[in-house]
Amino acid sequence: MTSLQRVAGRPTWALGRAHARAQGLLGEAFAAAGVRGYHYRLLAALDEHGPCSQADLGRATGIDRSDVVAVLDDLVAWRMARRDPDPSDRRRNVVTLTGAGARRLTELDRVLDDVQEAVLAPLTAAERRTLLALLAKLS
Amino acid sequence: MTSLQRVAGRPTWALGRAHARAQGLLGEAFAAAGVRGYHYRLLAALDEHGPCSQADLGRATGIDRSDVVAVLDDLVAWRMARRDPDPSDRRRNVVTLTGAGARRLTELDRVLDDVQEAVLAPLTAAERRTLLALLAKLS
DNA sequence: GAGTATCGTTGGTCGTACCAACGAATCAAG
DNA sequence: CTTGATTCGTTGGTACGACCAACGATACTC
Repeated sequence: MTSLQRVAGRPTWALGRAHARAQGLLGEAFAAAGVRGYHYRLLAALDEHGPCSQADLGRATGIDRSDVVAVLDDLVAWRMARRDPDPSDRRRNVVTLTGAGARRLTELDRVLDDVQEAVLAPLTAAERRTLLALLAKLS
Repeated sequence: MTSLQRVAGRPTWALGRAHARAQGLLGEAFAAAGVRGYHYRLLAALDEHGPCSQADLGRATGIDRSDVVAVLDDLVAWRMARRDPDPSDRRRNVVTLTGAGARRLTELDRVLDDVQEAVLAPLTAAERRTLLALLAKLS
């Protein structure tokens, strides 16, 4: 929060505040589920793209491949994903979603849905559509 | 960026993308001017509130007082602010904006204005008002 | 076969944002 | 007037998302 005139009404600030609130709720919800955003994104990519290399995961999620390593370490330790050497290209690992990972992903999908609802709660359905449309134009 | 269905259309994601774009432009612009957001916020607080303690600065800007220390170190090193012991309360420092600080602030105000315009460029004036109103409702 | 590109990995950096704890100083209650 | 609580500046640490450089190993291309 800030009480600065110069800052308070600025679009960048309003955007930042709204984002901070959304991110705060999302972070709390994920933390309560024992994961971070990166874990969810990787699980989602594994589900949507099927088994693939770590580099592929990075490209699919927008996560730097150096960051994929540690996050995947977690998922593997939690038995939510497997990391096997690719027999057809020894540079690569084939990353596979496990049953436990798929189940966890389903739970996290609901967590994410609930957060969307909580974030948008102050808006009517029409306002939500308008906001989404305007935000889309910005990027 | 991401190509994940689960993530791409979500309001939290759209908000994050728009914020990332705005923050990216702002960060670049500030970096080109040799400062970070924290520096601007502190300068603005000094201008709007007048000389005050570091704890006051923290409260006015929403910056943790432990973070104020280092940022203020920069401003002092750059001769944009002074940090003097408060004679009436020896726990405190009185932080004062210098002429150089005020001039820099004016420059940074323009930088910030330009960034607002760049961020909102894809929207009409009416859309900008609508967006601001909706964002305000969210927080 | 030589040079280029990709892969996983290590080990950094950055910015924003918190939090805990400390000694010093001040304030409030008795 | 003294004791206990609070505030102040400061240090040092954590977290998260994000990026970058470089490495050895492997694969691809000419």
